[in-house]
Amino acid sequence: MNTDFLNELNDSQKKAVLYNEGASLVIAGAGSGKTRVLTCKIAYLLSLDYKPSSILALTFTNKAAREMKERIGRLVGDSPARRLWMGTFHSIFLRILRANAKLLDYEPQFTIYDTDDSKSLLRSIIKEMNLNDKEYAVTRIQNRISNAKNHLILPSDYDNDIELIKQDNKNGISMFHTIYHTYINRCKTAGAMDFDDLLVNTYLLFKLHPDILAMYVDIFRYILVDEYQDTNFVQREILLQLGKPKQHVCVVGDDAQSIYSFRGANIENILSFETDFNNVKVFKLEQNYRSTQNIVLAANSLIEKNQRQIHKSIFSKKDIGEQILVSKAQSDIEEASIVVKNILKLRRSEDSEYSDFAILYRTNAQSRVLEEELRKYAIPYGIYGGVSFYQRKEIKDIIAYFRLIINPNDEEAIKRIINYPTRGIGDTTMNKIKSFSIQNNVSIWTVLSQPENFNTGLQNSKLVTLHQFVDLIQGFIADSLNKDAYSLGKDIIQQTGLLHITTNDSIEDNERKENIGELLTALNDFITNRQEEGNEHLLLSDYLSDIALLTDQDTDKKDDIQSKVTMMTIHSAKGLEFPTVFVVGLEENLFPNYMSMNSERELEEERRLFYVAITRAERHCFLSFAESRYHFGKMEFAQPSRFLKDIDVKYLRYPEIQNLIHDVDRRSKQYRPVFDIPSRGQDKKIHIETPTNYKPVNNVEKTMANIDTTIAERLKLKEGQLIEHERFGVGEVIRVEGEDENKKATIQFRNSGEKVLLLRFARFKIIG
DNA sequence: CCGATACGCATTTTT
DNA sequence: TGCGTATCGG
Repeated sequence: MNTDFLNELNDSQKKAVLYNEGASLVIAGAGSGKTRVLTCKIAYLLSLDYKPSSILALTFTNKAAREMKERIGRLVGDSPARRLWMGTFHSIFLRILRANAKLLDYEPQFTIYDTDDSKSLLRSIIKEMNLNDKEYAVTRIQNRISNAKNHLILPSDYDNDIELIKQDNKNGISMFHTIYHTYINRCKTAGAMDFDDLLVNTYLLFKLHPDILAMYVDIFRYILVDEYQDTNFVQREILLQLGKPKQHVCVVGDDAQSIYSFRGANIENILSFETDFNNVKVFKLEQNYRSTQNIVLAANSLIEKNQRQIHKSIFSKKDIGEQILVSKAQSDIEEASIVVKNILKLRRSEDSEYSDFAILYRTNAQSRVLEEELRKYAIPYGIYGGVSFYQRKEIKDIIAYFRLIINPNDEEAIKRIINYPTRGIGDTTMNKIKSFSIQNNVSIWTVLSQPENFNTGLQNSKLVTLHQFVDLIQGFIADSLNKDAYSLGKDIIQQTGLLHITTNDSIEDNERKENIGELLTALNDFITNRQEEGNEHLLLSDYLSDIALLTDQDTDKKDDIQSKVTMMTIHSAKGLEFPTVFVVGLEENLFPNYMSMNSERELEEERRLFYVAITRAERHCFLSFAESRYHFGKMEFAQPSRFLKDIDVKYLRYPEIQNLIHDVDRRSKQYRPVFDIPSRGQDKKIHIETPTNYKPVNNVEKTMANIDTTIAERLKLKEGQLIEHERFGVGEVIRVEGEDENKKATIQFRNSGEKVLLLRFARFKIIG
């Protein structure tokens, strides 16, 4: 096979591609050609006679998988590319789980509960248990369950974990473990798995059935993982299950771009990879091909302020480029207008396309003001992210019917559409049925379809209504055996009258109708595509599996190809690049976001987020902040973000920024206890060692005056040390008295005399 | 059982 | 401000 593609790689990229003897870790800095390395490596493996079907490549998003497939297709041809096991963890493992469902006591056509489904189920459970929904806030409970699952703490483990139970008691959610049990049981009865289950159950499948594991170990001769910094504990465990025997594992990632810990991603995974496998070869891709030197250096100076990172020196050989322009605006509106003016200016001076610009923000809510301003100047723009197509109510409703046909036990699907369109089965009736199903530990469908087996005491007329619903669904189920998914979909929409629910001619209603039409088109496309691929048996369940794991990022709307300014959150911008990038809203409490200021750990993630934002820019990078901003309808004043100080001023055009930013008062922000599964559960299983190339960056040693000493450090102050106080200047510690938070120090200042400072509050840094 | 109105509460996002 | 839930009255 032709391996010319190797010539397009630089030295370090080539080394990473060619090494296939054992496990390897590729630390790929922003813009360093990570995808190129992955695709070339796979192409290279194919040239070494690895069969496509023996290579497993796991990605973070469907989009990444698709793009990589295309690129490999271009190198080695489409047909081998298609036979690769390439996809997200979830989609690949879903395939494996469907094939082996029976072993886990599931039907192969089990349902996948999305986040809304699990929320809704949890809401029911909390209600059924008569718990206070303030203390037992659904999202919080859901996160905790997800967290537990991601750490492979199953309900029975949870019960036995004194530490966790104690934590719950303290946090006023002592019934959590019961909720967890109930949740799992209900999912089981409904024949459903949530997203986390796709991982947990794969792990369990392999653990409980060594023969099955052995089979897949045999199949997957080489395993590659992209975006390894975004994997969580259970994903790592599965990788160990599959990869340990052969050690033919290559993971690629950048710890500096880990921005998904709120979803369970564990930065330790990449930091501990070297000890997880034998004789791991580490490759670093440090040349950035994307950005100007100034942008790369600015980003480096920023990320350096993080403690936890793998040391690397990213460099660029491109132009020095211009400094990053920082703009101060009076208000969010003025900020938007500054952005627009800069776009117009660059359009003229550099003849740029609208598509050369991206406006990145921390929260979706910030997009509105920007939109208005862009519209004022008739600048075309596109907003990415937000509500996904498949999240829309009208789509979910139809999907719920589909789901029910495939798996009538699906409780969430039933709840969603049993009375939609309204057919006289309201909450009261539903609650009765539900309580029977819970009492007898059977699904709602079981009660519905055989009410005579349960002493329901429902009125006869109600029973008739219920029977009609059951008939309707059973009719669809019968049809599903001999009708293709597309015509079945059409039938469902017609017979249920879903389209006719909305009678008024409002814009929203028409949009809804259009969406439904779009769904049918998608369904039709799906069938046609699969048929072209030679797939004869097109089950509705195939389609459902497909879309359950799809997101908005995957539904490319190719409707218009007009050049547009891109607007998106920084999270969604990961992996993308633009000639010009605006990062807006650099204000305290917004970015870093107030929700993420509870711990140094979270703060570092916010800083990585800022790093990701800056490194999206190829040539121009603009930062801005507003002194006031509308927040929930109220005008609020804002301080410039502390992160602005983290960038070395020499890379900025607006050096006065340093004086503008007051030292962030960390004392007043006592970190709230983080509600989290303690990492202890994990330490038991894995032994996290500090990787050899792990280089802690010591904030205190930095001479930059803007770095505050942390409370903990200040409380350790000892007699004889030298400090520099914000107002009093340099002084020596004469004595320290008091305990912990109440520690006081008497300081002899050179110019300000003797002062007694309460260490918790004093503004100073230790200088000697 | 259903629609209407009041209330309360706000990240980031992929699977 | 704007959405989603909770409660009330028909």
